[in-house]
Amino acid sequence: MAHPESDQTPAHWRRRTEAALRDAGLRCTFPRHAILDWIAAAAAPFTAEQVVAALETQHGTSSRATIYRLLDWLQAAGWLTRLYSDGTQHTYARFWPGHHHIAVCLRCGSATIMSECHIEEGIRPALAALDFELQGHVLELYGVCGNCRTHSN
Amino acid sequence: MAHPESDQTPAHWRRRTEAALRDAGLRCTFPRHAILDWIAAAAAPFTAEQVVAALETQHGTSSRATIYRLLDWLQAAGWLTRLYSDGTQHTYARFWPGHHHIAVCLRCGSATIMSECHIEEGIRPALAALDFELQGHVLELYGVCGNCRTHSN
DNA sequence: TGATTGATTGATACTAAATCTCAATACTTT
DNA sequence: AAAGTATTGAGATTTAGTATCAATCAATCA
Repeated sequence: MAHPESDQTPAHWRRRTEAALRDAGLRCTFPRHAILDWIAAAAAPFTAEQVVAALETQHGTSSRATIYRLLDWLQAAGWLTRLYSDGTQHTYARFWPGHHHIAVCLRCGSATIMSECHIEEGIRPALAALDFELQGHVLELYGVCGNCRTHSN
Repeated sequence: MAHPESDQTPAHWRRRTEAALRDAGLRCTFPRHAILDWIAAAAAPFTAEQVVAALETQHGTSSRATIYRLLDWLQAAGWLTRLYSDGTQHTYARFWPGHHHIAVCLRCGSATIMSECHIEEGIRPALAALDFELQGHVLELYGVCGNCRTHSN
């Protein structure tokens, strides 16, 4: 497994995304540092406008355009995932490349891998009963991760 | 079961939503008829702006405000569901009140119920392995329903 | 070190989705 | 027919997200 669960801390995500930027030939500029810092410190899933409000208005460290650009890149590279949302704005959570099913911790904002095979097993009989030809799916689970339950509250 | 699968045709959805409007004390006006007709005839999940383009621009039957109002009401009442979407616009599919897990047919646009218990069975062991406290979830399956596979193609 | 080169930034303009407003209109009831 | 209420819709407004492009910055090379 490329990313063992124990490594999936915000601090590790912060280090890995900076390395990923460099590996992609992108520069680790001050505005990008500020954005990565903010995301790594986010205590829950967040919207682009929350980042804008925190960095553009309050500190003047990163402009709206820079923030949207980096969020898009991080999502395309698999370091962020867009969550289902009832509202108008996209909601993001920290993520790790290569994962597809997620359990989003509403306390620390991390999105950790779910074992895909178990889920497919559960879905298969229901699909068969419907004679439904599956072409794609979205599964998102929300709650509190084991780490948060252990270390706080 | 309140809505057996065999009843979940677009035509039945059309009749039931009109009845639901009346039951709620709302009037079945000409603009609302046109909107319900369009949704019942929709061949796939759709956006609010698609309805606007079809009814406002082409025929002048319903204004943007009326369309958004009815879509909101239908969703709140359980007759539409918003789908996960990568894009900016909300995407809707016909739905039936009281259901939570959906299999969306990309050909006829219907969203039919999935057996909840089977899915939960599949998820539970994976959650236990993560020590994850589940508070909510989104599951959406996309494909082609048995009815569409039988009758067309 | 200083110049060069190309990536990056950010102020601003723009587009598009969705909401809000309120006078005009259309039902419904009496 | 009149009164009262729900509904409509044109247009203004808000907001998210995108596009532009001159100015700036960072990395490399001489």
